[in-house]
Amino acid sequence: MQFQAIKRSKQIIIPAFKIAANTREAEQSCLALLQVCGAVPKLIQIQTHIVKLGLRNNPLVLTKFASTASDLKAIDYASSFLFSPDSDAHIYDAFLFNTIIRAYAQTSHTKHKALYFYSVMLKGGVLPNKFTYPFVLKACAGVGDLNLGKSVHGSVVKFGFEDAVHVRNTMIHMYCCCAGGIECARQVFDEIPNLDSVSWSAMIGGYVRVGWSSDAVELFREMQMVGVRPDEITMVSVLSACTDLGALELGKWVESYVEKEGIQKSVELCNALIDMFAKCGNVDKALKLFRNMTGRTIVSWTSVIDGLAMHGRGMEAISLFEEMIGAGVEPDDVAFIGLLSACSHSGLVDEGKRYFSSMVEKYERVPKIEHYGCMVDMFCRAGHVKEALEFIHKMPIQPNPIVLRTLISACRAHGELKLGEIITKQLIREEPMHESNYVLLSNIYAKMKHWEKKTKTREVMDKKGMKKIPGSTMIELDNELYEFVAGDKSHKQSTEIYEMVDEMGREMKRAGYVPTTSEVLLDIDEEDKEDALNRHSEKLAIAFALLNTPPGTPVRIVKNLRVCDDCHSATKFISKIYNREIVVRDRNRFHHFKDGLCSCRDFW
DNA sequence: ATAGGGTTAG
Repeated sequence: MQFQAIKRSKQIIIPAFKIAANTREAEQSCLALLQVCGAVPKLIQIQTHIVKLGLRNNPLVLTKFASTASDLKAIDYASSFLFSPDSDAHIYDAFLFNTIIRAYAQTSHTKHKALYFYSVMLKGGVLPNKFTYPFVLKACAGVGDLNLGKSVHGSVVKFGFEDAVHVRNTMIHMYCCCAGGIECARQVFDEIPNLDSVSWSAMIGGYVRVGWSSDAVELFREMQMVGVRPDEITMVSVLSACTDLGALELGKWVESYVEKEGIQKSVELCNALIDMFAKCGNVDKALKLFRNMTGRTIVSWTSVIDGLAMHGRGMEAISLFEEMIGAGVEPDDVAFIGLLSACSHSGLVDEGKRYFSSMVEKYERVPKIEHYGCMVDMFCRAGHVKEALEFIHKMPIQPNPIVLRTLISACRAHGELKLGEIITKQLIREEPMHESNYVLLSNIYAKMKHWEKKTKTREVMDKKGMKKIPGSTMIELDNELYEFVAGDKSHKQSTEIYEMVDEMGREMKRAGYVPTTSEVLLDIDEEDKEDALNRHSEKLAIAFALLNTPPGTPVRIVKNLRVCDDCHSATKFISKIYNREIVVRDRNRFHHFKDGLCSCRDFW
C-alpha cells in the first residue's frame, strides 16, 4: 500500500468541537468555494484557504472537501490532506470516512484503499454507522476474499447493523462475489425474515455469477411463489440464467412476462434480452431488438456482434462493428474480442489480422491475452498451425494454458502430432491437475495410433483421481428443461430413446456414415466404441426430440462442451435423413445443421 | 448530508 504519510498517523484523537462565532463567516465562504471545485489544482487552492481561515478542524468543511474531489487523483489528494499526520486537525467522524470509503469503493481498482480507510476508521475509534457498511461490503465484493468478507460480517454483527436492510442485501452480494462464498450468501439470505426484491435479485444474480443457472431459475420460481414482485434488475439476472442455459423458451417467456407486467425496459434489460436471443439461437430476433432499441451502449453492440460471431456470420459482425464506429461508439477490449472471434469463426484471417493491427495502431489499445488468444484460434481454425506458433513466439506476453490448448487441438486436427505431443507434455508439467490436458494428449496418441501410450495416459489420469468432465446436452420441450448425460437411463422414455438411437444409427450407416471411433477414451474394442459414441448425450437428446416433436420441427440443443467429431458428422446425416433443421449450441459457437450440411463449414 | 441487487469476454 502506498499510503506512507497516512500510515505514520498511528493515533487519531477526536476532541470536542465547537464553532467559534467569528468562524461562521469563514466557514460559509469556504463552503461556497467548495461548490465549484473538483480536480487537484482547485483542491490545492481550497486547501490553502481552509488552512488560512483556521478551518483545519471543521468537520463540515473537511467533509465537503472530501466529497468534492471529482476524480481518483483528487480523492487521493483529498484523503492525504485530511489524514496527514502533521495535520493539526483531528476531527474525524463517520461521515468523513464514509465519503472517502465510498469514493474508493466505487472505482474498481481502488477497493483496497476503501478497506484501508475502513481500518483507519476502526483503529481511530470512529464508530461506523449504517451507511458505512454498504460501502465497505461493496469493496469486499470487489476484492473477493471470503475470509475478509467473513471478518467484515463479524464487524457488522458487532456494531449491530446486521438487521439493516441495505446492509443485509449488500452482504448477500458480497458473499456471492467471494470465491466459495455462495453458501454463506444463501445462509444470510435464508435468515432474512422479510426478503425484498433486492435480496432476491442479489441471490439470483449470485447463482448466475457462479454458474448455477438452473438454481437461479428455481429461485426465481420460488420468488414468484412467495409473491415478491420482480423488477427489471431481477429480470436481467433471470435472462442471464436463460442465456447460460440456452433456454430459449424460458427466455421468450421472460420477455412476455416483462411486457405483461409492465416492467420497465431499461437499457440493461434490453441488452440482456438481445444477449439471450443471440446466444439461445435466434440471432435475427436479437438484431431486431437491437435495431428498435434506444440508448444503445457498447454492451448492446458487443452482444449482437458476438451473437453474429457465434453463428458464423462474420461479415455481418464486421459490418456492425463498422457501423458502431460510424455511430461514434469507441470500441473497448470486449468489443475487439467479439470482432476478432467473429473473424476467427468465419475463417476471415486477413480481416482479423487487419483489425488486430488497427486495434493496436489506430485505437492504441494494448492487446490482452484474450486478444492474442483470438488470433491464435483464428490461425488454428484456418489450419495455419505454423503461423499460430510463430505468432505465439512473437507475443510480448506468455501464452496461457487456454491459448496452448487451442494450439494443441489444431496440431491434432492438422497432423502436427509430434509438435502437439511436445506442447501437451510441457503443459501437463505446468498444470498437472487439469483434466483436459490429458484428454488432449490421449487424443493425440489415438491419432498417432500409439495405443499403449494412450492407455498409459488414461492410467495416469485414474491414478491422479481425475475424471473427464461429463458431457451433457440440454433440450427444452413444452416449457420443461431436460438434461441428458452420456449413457443416461434416467429418463422415463429411456427404452424408446435407445431404440431410436439404434434406428438412427442404422439409417445413418445406410447413408454412408462411418463412426469416428479413434477419439473414444476407453480402451475397449471397436464395436463397444461405436456403442459408446451412440450413447453420447447429444445423440440421446436428438433422439428424444425426434420422438416427441412433429416432423419438420426444428430441433434445438445445448451442449456443455465442444461437439465431438463423431456427433458433428452424425448430426449432419440426421438433419438430412429426418429432414430436420438441428441447431446445436456448443461451448464455443452455434452449428446450424440442414440438409446434411453444417453452418460452421466443418470448421470449429 | 452519506445506503442495497443488473448486462458484453477466448
